[in-house]
Amino acid sequence: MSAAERALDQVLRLTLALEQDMTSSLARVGLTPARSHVLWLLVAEGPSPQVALARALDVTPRNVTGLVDGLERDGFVTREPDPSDRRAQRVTLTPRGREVADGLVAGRSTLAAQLFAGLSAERVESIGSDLELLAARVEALVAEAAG
Amino acid sequence: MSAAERALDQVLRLTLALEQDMTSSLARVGLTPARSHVLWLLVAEGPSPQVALARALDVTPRNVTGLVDGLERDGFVTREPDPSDRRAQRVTLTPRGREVADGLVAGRSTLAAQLFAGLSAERVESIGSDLELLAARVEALVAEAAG
DNA sequence: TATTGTTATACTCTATAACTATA
DNA sequence: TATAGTTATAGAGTATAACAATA
Repeated sequence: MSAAERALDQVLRLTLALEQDMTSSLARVGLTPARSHVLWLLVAEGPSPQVALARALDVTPRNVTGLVDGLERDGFVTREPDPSDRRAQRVTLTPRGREVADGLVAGRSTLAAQLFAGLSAERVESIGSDLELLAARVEALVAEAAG
Repeated sequence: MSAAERALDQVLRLTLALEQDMTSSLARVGLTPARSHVLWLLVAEGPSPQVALARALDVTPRNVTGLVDGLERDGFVTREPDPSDRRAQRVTLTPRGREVADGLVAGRSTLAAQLFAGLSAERVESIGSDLELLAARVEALVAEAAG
């Protein structure tokens, strides 16, 4: 097995472990990855019509209906009428939803600190650059395959 | 945002792009990620009882029934009686299943080459070591959360 | 008794298609 | 006519629980 293949194996190992870590962390606060993405967007963008969420998530509007149904049932968001368009529903964080969403933001910081603890600033920068290169290359492959 | 947070963002960007790349590559040969894991195991281990697949995939036996149903319907595997245990079904690659599975192995090599093209052997080794460190740290977090 | 795999049931994420209400 | 969101339907992945056949 080549060095490149060994390195790719470590990338895949990292992605698998990260997915497990995030999924279990989210489950502890009653969220799934897909629903957490919605909360993440609502923190960044404020109350949003579902069609905007669908575009940002690159998912069908029907899918957003389901995600918001679940978040609403569990008390994280409400659907408010849009004052400027009576067709639209503005998805809005409840106080509890905002609390949990703020926790997601804090959790990301904590994870970053744990992941890079004890490494020099230069080393962290260097690793970040390498990861950026790899990410850009994979994104190019995805774009090529799609286009 | 700290350097560690920027680096974590690149990790997440990489994982997202990789997932998209692999999912679309697999779809082109009629596979999903979960089903491809089964083929991957069958190439490595040879014909296997479903319970062995369930353990290796860390998934319930019921789930394997569904995955093998799909693979069987699409002609990638067959269920053969186990000569040594009449309760068990030995999941076995068909010739076409083996062909596709060999393609998965080759595809991994190709992806590794594309990802690290133009980088010196030392650089690839260094990136691999960094990734190994990060993967080990995330795995430790997962184990801690589970235990 | 324990193990292998299945049927029954359910939940989440995802998609397409047809439809309503509004723009 | 076009857009926002829904109902209807479907498929994939996952789970638990109850059960049959076999060890």
